[in-house]
Amino acid sequence: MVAALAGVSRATVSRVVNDSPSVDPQRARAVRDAIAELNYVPNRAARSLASRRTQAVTLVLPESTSKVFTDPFFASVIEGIAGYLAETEYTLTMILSSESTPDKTRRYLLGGNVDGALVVSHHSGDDSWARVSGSLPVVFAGRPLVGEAGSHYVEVENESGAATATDLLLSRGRRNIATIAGPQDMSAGIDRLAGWRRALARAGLDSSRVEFGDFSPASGAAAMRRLLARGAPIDGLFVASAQMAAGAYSVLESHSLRIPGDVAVVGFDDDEFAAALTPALTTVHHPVTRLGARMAETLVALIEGRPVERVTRLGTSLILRGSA
Amino acid sequence: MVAALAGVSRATVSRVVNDSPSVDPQRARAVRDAIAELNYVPNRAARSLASRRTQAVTLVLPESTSKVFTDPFFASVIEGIAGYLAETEYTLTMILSSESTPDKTRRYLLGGNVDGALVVSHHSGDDSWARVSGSLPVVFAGRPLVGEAGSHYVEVENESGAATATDLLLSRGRRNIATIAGPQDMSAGIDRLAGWRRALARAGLDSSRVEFGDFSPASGAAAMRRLLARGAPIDGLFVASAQMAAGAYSVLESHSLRIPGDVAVVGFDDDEFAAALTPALTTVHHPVTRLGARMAETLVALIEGRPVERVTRLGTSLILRGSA
DNA sequence: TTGTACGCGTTATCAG
DNA sequence: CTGATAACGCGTACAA
Repeated sequence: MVAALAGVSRATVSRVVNDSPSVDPQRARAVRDAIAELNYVPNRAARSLASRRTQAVTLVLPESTSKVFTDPFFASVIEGIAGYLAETEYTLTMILSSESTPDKTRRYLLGGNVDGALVVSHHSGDDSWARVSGSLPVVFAGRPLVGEAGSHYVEVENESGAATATDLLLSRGRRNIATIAGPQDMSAGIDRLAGWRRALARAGLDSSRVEFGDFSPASGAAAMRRLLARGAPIDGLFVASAQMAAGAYSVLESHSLRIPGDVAVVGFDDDEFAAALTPALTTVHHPVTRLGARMAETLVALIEGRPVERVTRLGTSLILRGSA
Repeated sequence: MVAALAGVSRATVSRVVNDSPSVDPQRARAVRDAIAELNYVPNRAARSLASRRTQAVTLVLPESTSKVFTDPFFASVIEGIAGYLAETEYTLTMILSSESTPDKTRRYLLGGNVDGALVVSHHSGDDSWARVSGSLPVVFAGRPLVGEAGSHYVEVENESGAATATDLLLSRGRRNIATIAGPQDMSAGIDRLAGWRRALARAGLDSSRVEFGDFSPASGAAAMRRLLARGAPIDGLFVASAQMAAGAYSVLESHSLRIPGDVAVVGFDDDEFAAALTPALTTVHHPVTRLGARMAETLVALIEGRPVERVTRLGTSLILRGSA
């Protein structure tokens, strides 16, 4: 260790760098000066080899690049994660697992690159992280559909949020209520659909008006078109994401159906899409940034061996705007 | 090394893992079997400690999380980078340097975490990477405004693209041509403004109608408002980004000015914003994904000591749509 | 409080 | 073609 040339032994330098208690102040100063002069930065590889920890966590994004950078959800989650991590000594690293082979991702995770992993938007078929969760702390966004039952995760109350949204449509007097549901290989998609079903069942109404999308605007438009093509009357609509609502809007408009006059619409997600629509979308708000922060918090606790809740559930609220 | 328990010496295992030439096929098989059985993954820290290389490069994003995930530019660049890197043995890591302290970024870069860095959207004041470029291969997107003169970078022909765009407005008979320029602490902002100036100078026209934005839609709207508030007539407008054009559109609309009737508009960037506007934006197209791929290619060559062009310049083309 | 000595898992060198 | 063995740069008992 070069800095040892400035006075003391390498062990002492190590103590100073990791500001261990009880080091002679004067020597400490000398070491610090040397460090500054030599522009020295401890080698992380050596450190992690010796200490068995990397001080880095990674966010695994199992989606295409374009989806990740297009869906406002990711921006908010990451903001939450990065915000929490900024307070800690951990560095955040992201890996788009669609770009590399699943195997590359696995090698990365297991290769001692990180102390833990955060997984968002995982689909049930996707298990690049599956054999990982045994040997590395992992926290999921949303209830994992496969894998060990003991997984740690943070989720929002998708089902009750969706039920509340549907109840609003009912309270507006709507009786022919359709839904554009999310992907059924993700818990968010499944649970929101279940909430809609539950509300309709409770009201004794038909719940057959269902079409699916993948949360994107284009898929929302396509689903809306299929819904209308069925010919059955629709006066209320619950959409499982604000982005899909944007797509649905354009189709309703092209069919000369007024919102909320002809069709009252309630969405899920309170992002820029929701606010930008005309009329502004009445929607279920959920704290995405806090979701991210909470995931990071859970992961760090897990890594450091502190006790943590295995599952955290975040509440939702209904934002009343112009569409229902 | 555990796998050694399955027959041979650690050296041989190492050779197999890095499929070095000339290893006895039979022993190689035995080693591979052992690896599979033990679910063994080489420890990256140890490897990089011994080999002085990490097989990872990082993308430094010196912008806020929301900007990064909102501006389509980043998605495309990253797609290009990830696409190229997927063909190589390198892993891509990203760090949002706004979230951590500049010092944290520096330590990360210098701490032996990566073999090289890619920097996009750097501003002239931002020098977290400055003292880095001496000891680590770095490739910039756009001409760096400060720092060593020897920097490697990839850029698009901003100035000539802007001049061509402005020439189009002139050819449409417009004579009162304004511009909404980008930030003047980034080469893209500076060069696009220079191109607009050059075209007007060549035509002997006034080039005082300038307002600035930060490439975002909101800043474009604000700049448009300031431009109109000046009271001087405007019949042509060059906007340095499609996002700002979106903002300008809304302001023009609210002032009952028709595009292109009253004001012909040409933008820069051919992203989803450009295509989604009504009328669709006539704009300067530049190959963002290729920019990313080229950056990655340059960096890898740099790391591996192969000869590379210090600067790569990518051409632009004009996409004629409805706005001019 | 400080220094010594060893270990971390892998690659590289050099005999064999 | 293969096996010892020495680095790699740092943390950490343990001894001084």
